[in-house]
Amino acid sequence: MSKQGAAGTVTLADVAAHAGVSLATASRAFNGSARTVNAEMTERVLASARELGYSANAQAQAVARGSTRTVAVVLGDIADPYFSSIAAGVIDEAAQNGLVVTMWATGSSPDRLLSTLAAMRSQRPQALIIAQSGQLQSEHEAPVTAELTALERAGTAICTIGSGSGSFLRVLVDNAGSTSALARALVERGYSRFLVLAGDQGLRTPSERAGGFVAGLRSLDLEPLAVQAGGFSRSGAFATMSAALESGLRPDCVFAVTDVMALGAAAAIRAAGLEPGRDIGVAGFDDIDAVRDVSPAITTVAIPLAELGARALRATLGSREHLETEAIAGVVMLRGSTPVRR
Amino acid sequence: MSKQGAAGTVTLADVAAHAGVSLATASRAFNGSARTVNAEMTERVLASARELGYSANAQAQAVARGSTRTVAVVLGDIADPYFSSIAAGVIDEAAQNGLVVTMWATGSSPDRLLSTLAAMRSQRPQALIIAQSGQLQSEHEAPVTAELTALERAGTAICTIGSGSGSFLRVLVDNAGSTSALARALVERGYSRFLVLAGDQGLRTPSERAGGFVAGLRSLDLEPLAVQAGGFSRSGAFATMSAALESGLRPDCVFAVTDVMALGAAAAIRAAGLEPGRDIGVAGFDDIDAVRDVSPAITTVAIPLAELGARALRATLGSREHLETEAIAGVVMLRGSTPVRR
DNA sequence: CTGAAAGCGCTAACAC
DNA sequence: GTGTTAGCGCTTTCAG
Repeated sequence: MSKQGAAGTVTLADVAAHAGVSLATASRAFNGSARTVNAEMTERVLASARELGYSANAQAQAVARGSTRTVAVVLGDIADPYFSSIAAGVIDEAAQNGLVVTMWATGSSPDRLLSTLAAMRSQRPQALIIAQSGQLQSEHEAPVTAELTALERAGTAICTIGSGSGSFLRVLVDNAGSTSALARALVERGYSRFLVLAGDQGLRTPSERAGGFVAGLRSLDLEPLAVQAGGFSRSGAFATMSAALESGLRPDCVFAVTDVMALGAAAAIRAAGLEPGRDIGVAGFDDIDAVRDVSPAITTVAIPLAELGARALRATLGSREHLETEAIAGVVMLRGSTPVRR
Repeated sequence: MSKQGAAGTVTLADVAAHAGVSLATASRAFNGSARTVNAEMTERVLASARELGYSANAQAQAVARGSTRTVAVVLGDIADPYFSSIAAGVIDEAAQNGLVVTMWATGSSPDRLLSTLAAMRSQRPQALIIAQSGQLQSEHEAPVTAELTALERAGTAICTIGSGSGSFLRVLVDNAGSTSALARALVERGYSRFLVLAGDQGLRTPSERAGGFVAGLRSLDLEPLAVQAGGFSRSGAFATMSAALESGLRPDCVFAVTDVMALGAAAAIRAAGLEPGRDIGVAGFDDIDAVRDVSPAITTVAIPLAELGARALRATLGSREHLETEAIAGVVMLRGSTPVRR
């Protein structure tokens, strides 16, 4: 009754009136604050709420409390299995903590990151998880860092995944160590003439992976046949691989810095009339589902993607004390795409 | 200056003070309301805002305005390529409309949908896009519909993708028609002994797809060898397919109601020592990226997944007049997994 | 065109 | 324990 909103939305005041208690008591009945409420009264309030179909207005709560229960996730492209797996981890962990997740995609353009962050700041998220490929360097770094600092000052805890700059929290993957191990495992299997599809070398993750792989080879006194930058995508890798083959390059194994790229490379090999695995070994990184479905299955480094997301959120939430700080090591998964050679 | 929040957050009041104008004027300078503001003053306000690093508090705006700029997306599992592609479409369209997207995953349990919707209601989203597999039937239907109705009464425009009940908006896929066409195309290629992996027949989408496929066969006076329910996932399809083969069933072609299932079926065929395509044809539905990467590539029905999401959002936003209402037809993509037979 | 002031729905001192 | 009341940051009447 009373001045119930025309829109038909039930407010806490309505509930309080219905239960015959004060606004404050009704509020306390829900989020049992410092002061406790008589059990019987609590029950009466809850009953009224149920009867009226009350649902707290999160926005109003946020304004009154001065903080939201929101965590923002920024990623390149949600349709990419790498990002979507991370997102799944964040969403799951968020749900367990009663947080709502807002999702922001920047596509591949790093300048959209800036406008995205600016727009996001209005939301006053409690936490921000950035799962880009590390384009936090370059010319864009300064304004981005400024925006991030502003966010942090406004109370947002920031964590970057697989990259990061400044003093923000990060969840790191041991890219270099993992690819080193992969390189050694492949040499062990008899490969020696490697082509590296290095992706965008302006980004941190791909360069660490390519660098680690080459370092692994060097630790065995080997040099890659070639390291090709560019094409940080399936089609890009397809193009790069095709061009390499056409130019007469004949590696016995290709390492692509992401599985998505490895799939593109495998397709290029096949398009050139060769057979991945039999004629040219193929290895990737990430262990996305798709590499297990192809035949031969693709050798890769497994990363617990969802766990990465979950851990990032935990890092922003938890006390900084028991911060899981060590870089996550990948697990080399040798598969049919790199059979023992000779 | 003045009573600037201890947290260091700049408020509109701060900006107004800095610019030497009233709160109201500052507000109007931003969202040029009905009343217009002197150009010079507007500029002064904007300059102050820039200087102070002001960012509007979206929560406070929502409370004052009585509506948010938020759209909620509910889906089964964001790591599933089917859902993540749809989500990508929604996110993209939302960004173009200055809306923020909140993401909610229900996993496979339909009862989590209910609690998810309840939690979501607090957010007062302007629009809600539901991209579940249509578990809006069954015993859970009544409470879910009640919750949806409450949401709608609170001002949320609701649109379901690929399913739906009640009077809510929907974006439909012509599942039955598409699978009928697929069935005929396969028969045309010389197949006749079909096994259908029908997934969860309690759900609308899978049952429409399986039904349409069988109808397509019947229109040519054929009956499927078998229609197996259950296993609405990669591993489920793997199990179902393996069991079928072990039981001595020898189809010349398998149709799985989703690509993810088709991949599982292909793996099972291979695990049984047979070769997909050569020994048993394989067809799926959705045209996710992964089916193009496997070899042989899998025949399927292509659906513009991202467009589905974008269209759903547009439906909730736009005037109901030019509602794109017709079901989206899939495109049969014949590939190597179903070569011409005989 | 600009400013003062009344909310929006809720929380959190502060009293009783 | 419970109620009163002053905000939270912003929008929007209502006067000028």
